Amino acid sequence: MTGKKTTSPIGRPPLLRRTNALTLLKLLREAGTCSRADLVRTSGMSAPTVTNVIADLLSAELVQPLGEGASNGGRPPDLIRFKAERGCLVSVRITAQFVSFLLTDLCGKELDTSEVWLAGRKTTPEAMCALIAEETRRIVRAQGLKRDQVLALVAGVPAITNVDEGVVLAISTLENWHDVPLRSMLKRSVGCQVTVENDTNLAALGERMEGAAQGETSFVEIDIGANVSAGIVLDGRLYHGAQWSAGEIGYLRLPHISRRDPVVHEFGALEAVLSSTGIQQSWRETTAQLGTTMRGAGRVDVTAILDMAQRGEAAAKQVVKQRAAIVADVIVNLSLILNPGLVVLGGEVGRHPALIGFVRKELERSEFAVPRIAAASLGEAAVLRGAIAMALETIPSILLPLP
Amino acid sequence: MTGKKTTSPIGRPPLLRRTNALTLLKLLREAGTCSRADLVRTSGMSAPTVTNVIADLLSAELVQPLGEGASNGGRPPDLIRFKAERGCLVSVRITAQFVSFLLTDLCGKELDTSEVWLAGRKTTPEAMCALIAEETRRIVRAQGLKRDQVLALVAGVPAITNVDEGVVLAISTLENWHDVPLRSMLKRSVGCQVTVENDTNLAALGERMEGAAQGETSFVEIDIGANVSAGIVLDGRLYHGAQWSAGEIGYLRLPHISRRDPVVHEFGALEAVLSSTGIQQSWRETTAQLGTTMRGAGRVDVTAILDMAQRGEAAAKQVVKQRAAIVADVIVNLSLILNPGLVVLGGEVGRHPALIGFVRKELERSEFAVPRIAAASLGEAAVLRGAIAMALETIPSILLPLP
DNA sequence: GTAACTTTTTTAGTGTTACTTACAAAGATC
DNA sequence: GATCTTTGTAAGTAACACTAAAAAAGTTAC
Repeated sequence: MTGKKTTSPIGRPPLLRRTNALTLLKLLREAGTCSRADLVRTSGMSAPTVTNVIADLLSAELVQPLGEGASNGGRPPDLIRFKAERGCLVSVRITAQFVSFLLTDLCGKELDTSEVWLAGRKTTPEAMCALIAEETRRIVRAQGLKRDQVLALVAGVPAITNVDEGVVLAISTLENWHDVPLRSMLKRSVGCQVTVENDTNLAALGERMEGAAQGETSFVEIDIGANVSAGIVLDGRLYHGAQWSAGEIGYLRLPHISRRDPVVHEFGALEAVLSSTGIQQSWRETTAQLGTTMRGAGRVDVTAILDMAQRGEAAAKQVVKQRAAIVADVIVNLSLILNPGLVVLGGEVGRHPALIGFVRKELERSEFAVPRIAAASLGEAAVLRGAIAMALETIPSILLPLP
Repeated sequence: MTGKKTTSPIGRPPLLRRTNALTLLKLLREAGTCSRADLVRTSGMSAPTVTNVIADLLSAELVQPLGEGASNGGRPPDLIRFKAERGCLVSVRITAQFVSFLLTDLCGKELDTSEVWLAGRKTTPEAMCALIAEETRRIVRAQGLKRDQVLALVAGVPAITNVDEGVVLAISTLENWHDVPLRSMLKRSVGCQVTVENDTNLAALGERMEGAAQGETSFVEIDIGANVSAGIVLDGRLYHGAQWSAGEIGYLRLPHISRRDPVVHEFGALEAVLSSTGIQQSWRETTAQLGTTMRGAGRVDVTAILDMAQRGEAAAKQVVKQRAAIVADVIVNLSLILNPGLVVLGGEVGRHPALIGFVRKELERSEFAVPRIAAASLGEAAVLRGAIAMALETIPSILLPLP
């Protein structure tokens, strides 16, 4: 179910070259600019091997010669670098309101971004696919890149996704999005390797690459916004579960969550309470009780409610504190099961300092070890950045295919 | 924290030989007995390569020639097999009451078992270590094996364990068992490679190898007996968490579990209710209310209570049903977070048909997808078998070390 | 200003490995 | 008994990495 490769690897001589090329390419990307001698030192390979492998990479245009560098007391080094502009990567984030794009070079450096709003457009899978293909072509051409230079596209969707097959289970807020074979559809349209992933999973990868979870090997990102879901990274890799629905925590059974009163039937009980709409509704009820004279009673922006709680306003504080207690229960249960090193709180609600403050306070009362808590630091960009992080992992195998 | 190898692999020619030897050894162990020609067909390597690699394995005494087989219409094949008797594996299960042993050949076939009861003995780490070393030597010698033929020892302990360092955190029911460097102690005593693991984790591996979880890549074993804990296998590998405490589910926060009333302070609230002692206590209270005339009121054997529930006796049924509802909540939460393909219920309480029956019934009411539920099928043998399963995974790298 | 030293890179030769092709061994089939 | 089939080995070639040595191109010392 999780795409195990059952083919036992068979060792032929070219495998060595590929292994070593992969190693050197990785070192080159980490180092930025360096000489062959540097690679000899860091890789542990012999000098002739490094020269030979680099010669291969040069003829494949994966590496660019930069000329002489400054001498270190002897012959000056011949500097080289990974040719990040040889190709590009595209990440796409699909939501019910808009589709956003990020174009980067092969080092993950941003080249362009773009956003297309869906209001008034058709949102069937076919229409969205055409939209994505068209916009991708546009931003690629705008950078002076050719179509075949797009090496990978990674798309994030707010849905359970079979990543192996590239099939999106369901997006209820879009037309006809049930069991959509998005990967094969996009592959046909854009012509490069395509990966489709759950958006929260990608957000977690984004936070690991350049956000709040750098260097973590096992952590969980809990996104609380319009929906509630978790992205799980274990021992360095995304974990999906047997049927791709790991992290769908909206239905967790916790103390103080009423199972008898499913306000919104499509949502889990937990989701109904924690999500933006749940908080807004709770706020309306509270303010209605207190009378409409109350400041901000008419507003329904969640961030505004959280801001008020942060400033210490009693009614908002109470609403947020209730949520924090539940989030703390979620974190405790997640920790007991998974023992992550870190929990990242993301999403409109999750990353707000007011919520995180109360959650931390709630967890202090816990008797046993509790993970560190951090606010997601990439905000809306997390999904697109995470998609690029995923694409960066796949490009070595695209750039250096088995012979 | 989880023992990542950061050294980038460097491809030298001997690596090819090792890779191919590993592949052939694996195929040989799966096939039992076969010819070189069979290996050529299944491995994809050329015939000369197979001959050469097998020649290496023959001179290393890892493979045994069996002479000619029956002809298939041409020259008769030269049969060979993996030499399972070249060495042996030892697994050890440490509990507060006894230490049990299992000796197997390199295919995991049982050669001998043994059990040492601890009543009246010293149970300090040093004493236990000496006991294990002595008993290991005894059963190894009894089989006519030499000490250096013991290739690996795997020990299961009822405690949180740092597997990388081989350190046991704490066993409260044994003297002085706090931060015990058991692996290095045992390694010094028995002289072979040693692994120390949590017992529930090993039980899960046992069930995967030859029990209820065969073929599963992501599943959870929940053990309910004297304690409550889970062993987690994700994408084919044991998952330990960032601080080695994944699966310590005894403190889960669930509905209907009172946090205000920790009956036994050393246990989590959940553990206090679900464990054998929790059920026994609840049974005593129930029967006390009903009067002592009741059949079985004096007995405190958990299995007897579960048996009564199975037979439909009302009081026992009620006690068990309460537990089943809680177990169902645990399974639901585990499933939402991890989406395992299977949940194996083990332990004295967990594997009992009465409990499992009620749990299944409870889960039927759940709105969404729920994993398959199975009873652990290996019983008390699970830990020792799982330890052997783990040892079997490590022996290729012992048998064929890098040059 | 030249000789000696350093650092970097390349060349030449050797050893390991697996592959293809050809061949030998040994029984089955006709 | 001649031919086919299957199995296993031998010889030669190609890919690869390694060591040793040399070449390239500077810096440092006197």
